[in-house]
Amino acid sequence: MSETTVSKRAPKLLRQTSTGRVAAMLRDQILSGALPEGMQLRQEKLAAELGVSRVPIREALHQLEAEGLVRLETHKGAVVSGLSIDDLEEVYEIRARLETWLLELSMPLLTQQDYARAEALLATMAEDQQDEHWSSLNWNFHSALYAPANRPQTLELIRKLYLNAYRHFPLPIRLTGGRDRMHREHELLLKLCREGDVQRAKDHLEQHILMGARQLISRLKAMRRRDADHS
Amino acid sequence: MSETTVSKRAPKLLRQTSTGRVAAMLRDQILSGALPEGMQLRQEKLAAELGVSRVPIREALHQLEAEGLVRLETHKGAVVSGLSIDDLEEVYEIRARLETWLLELSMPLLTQQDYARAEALLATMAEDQQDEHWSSLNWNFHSALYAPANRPQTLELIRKLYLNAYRHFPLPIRLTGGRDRMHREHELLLKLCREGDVQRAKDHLEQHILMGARQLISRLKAMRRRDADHS
DNA sequence: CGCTTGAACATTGAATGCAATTTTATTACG
DNA sequence: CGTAATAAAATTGCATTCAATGTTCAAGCG
Repeated sequence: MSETTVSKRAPKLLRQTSTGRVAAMLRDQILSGALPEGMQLRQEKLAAELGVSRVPIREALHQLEAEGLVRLETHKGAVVSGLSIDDLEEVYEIRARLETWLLELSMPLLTQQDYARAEALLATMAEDQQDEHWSSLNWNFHSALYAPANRPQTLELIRKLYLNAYRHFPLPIRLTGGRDRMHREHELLLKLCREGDVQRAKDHLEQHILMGARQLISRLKAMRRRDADHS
Repeated sequence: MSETTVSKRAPKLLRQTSTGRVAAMLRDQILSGALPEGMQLRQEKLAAELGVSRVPIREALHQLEAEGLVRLETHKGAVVSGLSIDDLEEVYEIRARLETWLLELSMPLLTQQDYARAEALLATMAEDQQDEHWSSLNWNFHSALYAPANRPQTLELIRKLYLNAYRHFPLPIRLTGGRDRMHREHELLLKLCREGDVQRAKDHLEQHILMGARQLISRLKAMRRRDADHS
């Protein structure tokens, strides 16, 4: 046997490629806001930081471009993409359409376990003061209510819209002032689901999404104005 | 007038990269059905055919993977992805939700020019016996009705869903028997829009999409069964 | 002083080469 | 004859290298 055993550390499920790792890494950084919109992504710099050559970097960037997270301009490089205010509003409108639809489908199918899970998530969100995981907990709560609808593609589509829109709101304004309101709205939504009032539940969810978006966007506008003035 | 093409994107007269050419080429081939679902895409073969090295091929494949047109498995290669029957049905359901929404938004804003354009498209579809361009004409007709809603992201999303679903229906069954029915439904839709009956127009559009899907899918099922038996 | 020019530099785009992995072919054995 | 073991071939993943393009900046000219 060829004795090439160079102390290969437990390979396990290390079936991941460099390109995949790089893509996942960059995706996380962008969606978390660590790489702000407009930031230039230099291939060589990334390659050095991540310890790979430029080839997997480029492959990952092409993936992210198709996902809409970066813009690639020929011979100029990659830039973290941004969404205009109009784009953001439209994303929330799409969410409102699709989420109310999923809720309508899933409401008759919700079990006590689903409700228990949703309530547990609400409790966790209320307790956690760090705001760190609020975004993902919030998504988990919403998706828990839609899961019985059994529309995996729709759910995945909404998830991407949610994450991609959310990153544009810097942490300071994501929850400011809205935390209690959000909690009350979530509880009301759950109550309406339990009561089986489909129409009111849908209307409430639509308002929850659209009004939340409007609030966030108005704060974002104010912040951008302030930034523009300051500079 | 606004009788130009629907492409609102920037004129892509910029330097085109090999990767971009390859991606566009493969995308066309896949969406047109020339590369059938399940087909293996060999990097070296594609590179030879297109006269480039494997690098741009790989970058293009990563783009197409993010677009959902191919599946990439580590060290095994790329295959043209397929949609299950359930997936197809779900795609049409999403279309029904979003298209009825856009129609509701745009109906009050439709002008005589919009109607004229839609009717011209219908006429072209009726005349053209080749079925060659029917798919894109059909899309142009639908999108013409939604354009005034001014929801570019939604429109683009629907377009992708439409094209990506349509390719799974082989040419022989795309129109069989349904051509006249489609034409009548399109004319009725236009009539309802002109009359300003939002609710009936939305309901009709929803039925148009969902029933069309059901018809196509049942034919597809039959065909797959027959194929399975034959082999 | 402002503007153009162009050359050095920086960055991206693509080809080549090689290692890692999978697939196919071949052989050994029951 | 069928099946497991194994070598050979094919294929992918990635690093390196070279080519093409964009950017910067200083010198030359009005």
